Amino acid sequence: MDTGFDLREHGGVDVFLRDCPTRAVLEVIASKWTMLVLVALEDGRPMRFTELRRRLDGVTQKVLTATLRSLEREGLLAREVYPTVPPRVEYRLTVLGREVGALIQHITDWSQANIDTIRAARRQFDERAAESQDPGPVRR
Amino acid sequence: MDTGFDLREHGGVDVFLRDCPTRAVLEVIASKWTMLVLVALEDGRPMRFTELRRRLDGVTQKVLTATLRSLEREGLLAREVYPTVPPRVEYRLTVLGREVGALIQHITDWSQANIDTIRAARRQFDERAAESQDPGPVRR
DNA sequence: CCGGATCCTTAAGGATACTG
DNA sequence: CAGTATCCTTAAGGATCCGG
Repeated sequence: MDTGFDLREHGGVDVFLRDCPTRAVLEVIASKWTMLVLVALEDGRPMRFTELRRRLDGVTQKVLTATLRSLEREGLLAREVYPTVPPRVEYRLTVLGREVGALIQHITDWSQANIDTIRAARRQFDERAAESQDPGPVRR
Repeated sequence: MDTGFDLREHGGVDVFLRDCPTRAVLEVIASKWTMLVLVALEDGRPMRFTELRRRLDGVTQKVLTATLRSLEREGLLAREVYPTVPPRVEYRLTVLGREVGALIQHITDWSQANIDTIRAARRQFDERAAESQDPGPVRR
């Protein structure tokens, strides 16, 4: 099928190229809130808007709406509206969405497993940066 | 013991919480350029600054520098300077960095494998959005 | 070659108010 | 409940020039 690109790498598709459609996919996924939504829904259980909003600590309604729309556009998320009063809207990942969700969950799991090592690295980096700018009390 | 809660919520480590250190890790990783750097270096081969810059089509010098620094701070990237003339600087992932790099490569591989399905979803979404705003030939 | 330092643009994201 | 609509802040990112 014609993807609009005839590249030689990776079967005609290369995420490293600016105008490759996979780059656009990456730009959608490469977002803090997008990744959290995908992980939150990864188990297949549908969630309502407010439920998601509570789960994603710190997200605003505007940003959550935009995030959900972008995932819907890529075909990773399905939005179902129940015409009740009050309205009930459920979000669930598509098959494609659950695939990426699982991949992203590996990353969050990895973060949790290695958080202590990472925090130590941060401290070391910041200390070195601080001492290279401020030589401290020189006494030699 | 198993309380029925997700593992990620144990021990005060939960990426869904605003102030959890894992959230900060996610915010570093969840960036287009960060992910591309991790994939570019995932095979363990060190790369020079200009080589990376050429590979990441569209990145600017300033942004690449900042991206590399943030990865270095998290302990995912090692920077080695050879005091030659002209200067030679090599970047390579740490063991920790190669772990995440591999996880992220799964995502880019997935994007490449499913790009046609995703593009079809995009077209469908955009068409529906267009027709709901433009009701077509109106008879009034 | 590898950046540091500036200036500038703009788009993401937050706060708030309102509605079907 | 699940949004839409606005206004506003600010920080990411781009463009340029310069220097070790």
